[in-house]
Amino acid sequence: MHFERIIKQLKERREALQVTQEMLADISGVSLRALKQFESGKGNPTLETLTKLSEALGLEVGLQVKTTQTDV
Amino acid sequence: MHFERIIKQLKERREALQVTQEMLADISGVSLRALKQFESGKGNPTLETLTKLSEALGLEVGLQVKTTQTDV
DNA sequence: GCTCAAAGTGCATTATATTGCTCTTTTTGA
DNA sequence: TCAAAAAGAGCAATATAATGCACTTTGAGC
Repeated sequence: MHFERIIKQLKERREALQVTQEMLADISGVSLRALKQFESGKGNPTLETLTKLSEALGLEVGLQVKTTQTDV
Repeated sequence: MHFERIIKQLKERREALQVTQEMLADISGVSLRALKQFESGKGNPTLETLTKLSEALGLEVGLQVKTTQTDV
């Protein structure tokens, strides 16, 4: 299963805040190894891990109704 | 770690669509056991599991900027 | 080219999510 | 109030996420 969208959201946010993986690992409490795996597209993090990373960046995990469509 | 918000979003969506846990387990490919654990607040699902459940209900997992505030 | 920082990978260990089974509890509606 | 449906829980087995360590790769600046 691919998580490109979420990975991209997280990575872009991290970079926008000029935070390195190492810093994010520190402040989120997630291991650097797990963070690297996730960002490199190899991982399947638990919701807890994803939540920790997200919150450290001022983001939150949520569910949206899927529009799937060209409906801007 | 608490996932009340997400659990609530998923559960309400499922009930709005009049889908039982058993049906959702079937259509999502997630085991009934895992679904029950998650909805009852006991679980820490992987992103894959959460994604399967969400998509089966026409939802998608995403990250939003956290407003944390009374700023409606 | 070289160097340094940041990111990615291999491996082994430990912790835990997922699964199926069975059983109990709760909810619903006749 | 009773019966059936839906939801929740205990248990054991299996799969895999999380972790730490060491090493490699990539990119930017000199």
